[in-house]
Amino acid sequence: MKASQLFFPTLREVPREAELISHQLLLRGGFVRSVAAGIYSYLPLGWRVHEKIAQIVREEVNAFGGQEIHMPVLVPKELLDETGRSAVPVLFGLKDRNQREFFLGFTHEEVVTDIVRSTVHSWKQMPLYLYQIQTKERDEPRPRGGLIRGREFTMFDGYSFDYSEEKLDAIYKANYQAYGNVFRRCGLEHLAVEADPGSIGGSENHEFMVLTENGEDTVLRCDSCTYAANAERGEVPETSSVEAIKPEASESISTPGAHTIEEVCAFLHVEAGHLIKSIICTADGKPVVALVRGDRDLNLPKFARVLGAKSVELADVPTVLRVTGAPMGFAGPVGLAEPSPIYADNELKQGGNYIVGANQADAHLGNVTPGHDFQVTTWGDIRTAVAGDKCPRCDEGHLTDARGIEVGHIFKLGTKYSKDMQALYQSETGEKTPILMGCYGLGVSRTLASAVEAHHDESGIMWPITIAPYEVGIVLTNMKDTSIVDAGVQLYQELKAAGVDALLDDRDERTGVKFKDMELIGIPIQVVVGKGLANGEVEVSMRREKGVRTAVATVELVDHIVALVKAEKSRLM
RNA sequence: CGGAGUGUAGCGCAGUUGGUAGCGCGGGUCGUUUGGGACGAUCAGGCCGCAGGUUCGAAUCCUGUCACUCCGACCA
Repeated sequence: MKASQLFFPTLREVPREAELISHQLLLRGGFVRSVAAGIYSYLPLGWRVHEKIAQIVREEVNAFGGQEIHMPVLVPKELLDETGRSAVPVLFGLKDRNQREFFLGFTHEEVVTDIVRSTVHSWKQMPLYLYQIQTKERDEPRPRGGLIRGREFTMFDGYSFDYSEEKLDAIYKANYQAYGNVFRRCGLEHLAVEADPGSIGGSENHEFMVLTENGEDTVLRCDSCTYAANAERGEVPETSSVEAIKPEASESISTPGAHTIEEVCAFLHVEAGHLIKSIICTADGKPVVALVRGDRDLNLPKFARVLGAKSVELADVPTVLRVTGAPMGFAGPVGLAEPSPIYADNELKQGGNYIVGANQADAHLGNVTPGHDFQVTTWGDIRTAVAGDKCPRCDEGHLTDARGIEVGHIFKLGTKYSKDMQALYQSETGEKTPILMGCYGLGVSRTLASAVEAHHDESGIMWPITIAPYEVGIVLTNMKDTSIVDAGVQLYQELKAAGVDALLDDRDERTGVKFKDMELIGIPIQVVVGKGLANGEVEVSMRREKGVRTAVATVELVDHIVALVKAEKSRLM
């Protein structure tokens, strides 16, 4: 491609709307343009990267038997009614001219299961793995970070169909491997972690996280064994040695105006760990009280599992006022105005003589010990795990944390969808049995943005060569010097003929502009055709080794570049 | 949905006590330049997000509304 013909409107300044570095650089480099919140158009460079990532996913999934299909964006409501998912809040809905209801596809379990139930009738037709790479639509409560969380985005979604747990396990593992290969080939440091399955359900699931400095998720890893989990899912093991504390008589403490943990700590000059945080929640509509140590966070999904509740949320203000009989900020387990079940985090079994809210304005209670001053309805693991916690899987390890971006999520669904939708097959013994399913999602657009988050410097993007829009950029330093132009065009054509993805910057711009643009758009290998030509040489440099330039004889350039491209790619195998 | 912020030229921004809008970059044309976002000349470009209101007069004050961003809730 010649840069003079390429549509890549680069920006010198950072658009006001972009906060995240990937968002800034993708806009500045002319990869994408925003249309509305969380909705983007891809320009030529962005789409090339997108398609390179998509192609890598295809290759890896095809390798273990995946078959590509393409399902519609419009999904009739009745299909989602079969599994009850027509009530999912992130759905975009619409009606056709006859008032028939449709939703915009947000994931396609129902659609693919509908295909399979009408076509797969025998165990002999399985295993089957179908996938698509398609635009997904979700009315996210808060789109953010450019391509990181959009309302419209591209997802690879794969679905497996099997007749035995062993087969399901095998394809799940194959997919797990394939995803690892995809991210490795995309040059992304990644980690598969145990995660919350959300409402999609199923028995086993893993998230694939790309590790970046400012990812939106926290992942925890054991420093001793292979345990890794999303912090929101991380288990906290119960400490075996329970330290005996002699409960002292509780006492009222005046804490005027101290609503928050920080304010109470500052006022009383104590550490947050001496406090118990009392959080009023609503579980399936009924008020419950959750207790965690003052320096911990309540984890709502974990709390919901302990409760066995469908939905748990923080109670609204009127409920808090009613349950505690006090203004916000003074809730405690002792003396509730409206007695409610009290769920305490296991950690509170240790220690005692805590400070809690007094359920009265401007007052706390000191020396409060669970079991002594109030009764706990149920103990459980309800706090969010943090770095430093003991590993739940091995004895010696402790957890360390890192930030990551969720780029893939795979689930063993089991028969959840096949039962609801009557997707049955006949087994070897002739029995009608629900198909065992798995589903496998990979965010293509999010992977693209994550790659920028992971690979950039102050000058711009540093694409891994496997997903770069072009592998090599040729800069012609003077468009009026016909020897430079002729030599550059010839090298460009030879490189193309040798199968190298090359971009020739033949624009009538100053050389500085061309260098800046090449760096901004992140072309991995740069060839400068200029002064050295008099000696029969051009200069070659790598984007990731800024400032290092090597003189290469023009006659050797094609071989040199072909070898470089090959070497760069092999780094990512 | 709660909290905070921002909407002025294609982009980034300024605009004083209310007096009808400017700077830089970018764009067109001409010339000089050509190895790190050139220089000079010249031209074009605005419903000051939108709708009301106050006022002789509103980018500026008030009310409402929409959009975008960030924090949180939420996130298949």
